[in-house]
Amino acid sequence: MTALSINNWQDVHSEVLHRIHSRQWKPGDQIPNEIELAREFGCARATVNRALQVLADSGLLDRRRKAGTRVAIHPVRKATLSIPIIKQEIEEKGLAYGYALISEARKKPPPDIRARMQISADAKILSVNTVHMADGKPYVFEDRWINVDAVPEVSSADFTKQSPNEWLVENKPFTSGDIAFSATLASQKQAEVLACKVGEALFVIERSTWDAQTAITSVRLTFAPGYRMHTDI
Amino acid sequence: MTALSINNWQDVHSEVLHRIHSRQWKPGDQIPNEIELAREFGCARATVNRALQVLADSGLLDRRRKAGTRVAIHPVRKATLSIPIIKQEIEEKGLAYGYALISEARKKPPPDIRARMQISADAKILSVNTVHMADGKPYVFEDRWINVDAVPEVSSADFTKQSPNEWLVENKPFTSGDIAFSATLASQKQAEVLACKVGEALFVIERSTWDAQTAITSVRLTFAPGYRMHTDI
DNA sequence: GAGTGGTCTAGACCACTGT
DNA sequence: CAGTGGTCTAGACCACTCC
Repeated sequence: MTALSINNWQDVHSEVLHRIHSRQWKPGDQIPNEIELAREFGCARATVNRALQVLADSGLLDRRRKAGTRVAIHPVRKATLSIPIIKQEIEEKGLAYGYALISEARKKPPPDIRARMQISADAKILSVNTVHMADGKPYVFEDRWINVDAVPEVSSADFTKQSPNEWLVENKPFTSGDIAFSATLASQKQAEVLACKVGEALFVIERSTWDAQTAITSVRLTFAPGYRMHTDI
Repeated sequence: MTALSINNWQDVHSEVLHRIHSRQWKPGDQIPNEIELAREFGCARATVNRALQVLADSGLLDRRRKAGTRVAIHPVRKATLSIPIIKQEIEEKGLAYGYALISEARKKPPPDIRARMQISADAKILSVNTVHMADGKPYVFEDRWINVDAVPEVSSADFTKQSPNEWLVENKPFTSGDIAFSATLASQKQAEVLACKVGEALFVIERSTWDAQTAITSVRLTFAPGYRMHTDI
């Protein structure tokens, strides 16, 4: 007979997790309320609360005032992807980072970019195309649109040495954004930049960021063939 | 002169966020310690602590005992993807869900699956191929391998009505897993199942889940052309 | 109305780590 | 060693929501 000793919220967390995994508490079941659990575990209610909040955040519990806490019926798993700066991502793989500016120009935004960034046709927009390399091989093609009105300082940025990806992270914080992942066939231009064949399958990340209501930038990252984005759950 | 009134941790959170976004506190800067902030905001240290922990979790602050709290130099943004049950994902889009079993068989696991699941060549493995449909059109091809030793009950499961995706979520909780996203060209078989052309670009999710040290299942989800996975950051 | 979770407070002790 | 964040406790009040 081993008495379990519970001293901190991590212990409560793993004990509750154990009861869910061992199906002592099954999906849909209501579990005891915080006061009862605190009594059982011999700790303060705040400690139980902390553990249960973490479990609710991760989608394993459903909590509602008055209704109590239940084991989630369909435990929606959440994967947390960290979105690194490309330079960091490459260097963390132990590869040599390289970078080249392809083009930089003021342009009229095409309709899809206008829609994504919710800007007018005559907004001042900077289009920057660059490529990032790992050990000398093309790694990702960065096709970026920057709203100059939102980031006037960008006019004096030098994108021959530092990528817009890096420059923006360091110089223009954002308050919100959205991100989408998809697959596409390599176009002629993408194939040239990424040194692959036309028609290969490429992984694509599209991201837009905002400062309050103002669009800052929208970017399409097209990765060289074989790229995998990976995380633990 | 508007005095800001701070009553809860969310207020502290947004005030600190504001100071970071407005560059009052710049990347790399050390910010006042919890006691000072609590005094300034007129609240308890625990309240400040809660807010700063959330900000640290989201990657905007770096906190270390003794060294204090600093604004992250490269604010690594984290995107949280919820991994839904396919049926739910389709129904939440307002489309009619459909499902079909293509094949189900005991098989010797091929080398790549053996490696992914870390099982021996003579392990009992069930291979299930299915397709999920949205409004009658193929949506995703599910190519799944299940470790029968880890889930003996699976032998009595009926995959003609319910997909293994759904069955496993309801019947076999897992303690850990990993997930990868990539792009691939449609093979002959995939094209047939997904009613698309050979050589189209398809979005792929590969996922393996574990109960402690035992592999439960490994699945490869190949989505019909045009699929986008989307989230806010 | 009443039961539940959400949060705050004040104080305390501990764990880590820079100097 | 000493400063900082990490956590616990006991008690309190509030907000939400089911009945």
